[in-house]
Amino acid sequence: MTKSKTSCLAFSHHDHKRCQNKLLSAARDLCESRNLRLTERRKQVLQILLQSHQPIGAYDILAQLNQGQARIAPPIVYRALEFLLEEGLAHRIECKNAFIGCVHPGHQGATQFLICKDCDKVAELENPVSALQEDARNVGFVIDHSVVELTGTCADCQQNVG
Amino acid sequence: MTKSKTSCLAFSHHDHKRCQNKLLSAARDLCESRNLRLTERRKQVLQILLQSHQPIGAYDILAQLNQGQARIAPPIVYRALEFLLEEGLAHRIECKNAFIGCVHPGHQGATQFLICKDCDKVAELENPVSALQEDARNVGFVIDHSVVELTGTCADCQQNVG
DNA sequence: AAAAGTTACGTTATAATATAACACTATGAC
DNA sequence: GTCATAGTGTTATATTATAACGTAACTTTT
Repeated sequence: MTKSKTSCLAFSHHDHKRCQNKLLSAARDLCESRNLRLTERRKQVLQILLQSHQPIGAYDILAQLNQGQARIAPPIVYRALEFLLEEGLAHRIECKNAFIGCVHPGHQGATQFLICKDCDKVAELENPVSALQEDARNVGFVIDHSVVELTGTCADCQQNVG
Repeated sequence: MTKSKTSCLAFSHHDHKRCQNKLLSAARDLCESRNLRLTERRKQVLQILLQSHQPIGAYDILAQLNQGQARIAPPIVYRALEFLLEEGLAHRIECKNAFIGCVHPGHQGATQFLICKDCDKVAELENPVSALQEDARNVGFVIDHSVVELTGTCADCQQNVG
């Protein structure tokens, strides 16, 4: 039984530098094992996504890449994102048109996002769909891809407001 | 216990003209009871949304409104949509940046969408969140708004492909 | 290692979606 | 009728995303 609590990384206080490094090296491993190239660009974009547990828009990623003298255009970012999404190294948060690094790359299966509207952090819970799938099956519907995004207030932010 | 099957209107063969009329008059009643104005514009947009059980983009709505001699601009559509969304007369399908008429206006509570990628129809199931809510509660998260969009193939389209 | 094939990157232009800001009009309250 | 408010209309622009085409870098074959 996958226990949710252990997966709820974003809302847990943790050594984030270490978290980033772990996820980056997991991405490297995953690409190597699949014979895919984690190119410099892709790595750059992934690193930007992994800077925090808050989702970031494609144009904000672009702005970060262009902080130096570089003048890079949107398609480059979208293509790197496409790769990362396909390989399950990043997720798209539909209700924000934004992107976030995956915190358990390699685990297949559907993901449920908890989006705090106060701190903007997004937690990723695995395998939520069972009940939903059942409802769908009842009407003969076969699920291909699921978007589950729950917006609200995380435990920390509830305390901070009172 | 709300039974899903009865709510799964979009994938059921039905007299759609009657369906439209029923939903439009339900909207009228709801607005009257809440002391809100279902103005001509709002009604026009709602009628366009109710033409089918397929989601439609804001600019497609705009195009329909502009089919005659009218030259109307985006904000008009977005404002009507804002009203309809707020009152629960329409829903936004996040993964498509599109909108759909609500098939059970007045029922509060979260909604789960089944989106057929073949026929593009969207069915609306009520009250799906219980299991998800539990996972969220386990980590102290309080849900405010939920987006549950399951993309796949409806029963009809499975048959039609083989 | 040159040729050929493929994958990734770069650039320009533009499409598609959404909103800010401000003016005008209709409606309801008094 | 005047006033306040809610709704509509218009212009301009912001934000998000992709099409199309060319170049560079890796890989495979020879």
